[in-house]
Amino acid sequence: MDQDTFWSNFANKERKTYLCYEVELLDGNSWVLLEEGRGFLHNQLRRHAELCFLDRVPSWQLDPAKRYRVTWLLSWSPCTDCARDLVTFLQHNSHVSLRIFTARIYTYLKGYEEGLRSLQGAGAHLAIMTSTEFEHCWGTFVHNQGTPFEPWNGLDENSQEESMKLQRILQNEDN
DNA sequence: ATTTTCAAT
Repeated sequence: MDQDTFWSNFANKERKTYLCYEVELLDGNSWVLLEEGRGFLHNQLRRHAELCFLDRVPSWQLDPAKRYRVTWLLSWSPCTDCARDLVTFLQHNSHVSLRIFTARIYTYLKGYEEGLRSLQGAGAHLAIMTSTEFEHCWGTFVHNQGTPFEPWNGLDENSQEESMKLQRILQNEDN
């Protein structure tokens, strides 16, 4: 993606969701990136980014006898409806594990808390992006032209704040 | 108005 896309979607809030993904195969005790296993996408009209990703899954022709790991860097966390579809996907694809790093929590649609909890219940790992993941995103998915990642003001504070919100949600406390 | 919330209602 270009640098502007990164800044407006990951560092700032945009009315769009970007999803960067890496699909890896477990080989012995190390994870190996699949060919074409790395990329990014964004939501389409009335189709959230998560479902756009699921549309792409068949293209990898994953072998059910092997183990895979999918890692996402998401600009907004999944809504309830997406979470439900992802849970179904995970239940039907036990050879795939999912790790979601999100820049922030999408609170706009009701029931998002339950959705996030159900994802965790289905075995997905959920975490807020820290400077480590933002840097990885910048270094891997952005046409950075050799420019090193520059953390913006408040990155760590925001990340920690969102992280605390996420922990409260996952622990089923009120917020 | 506590902020640019995957167009939802």
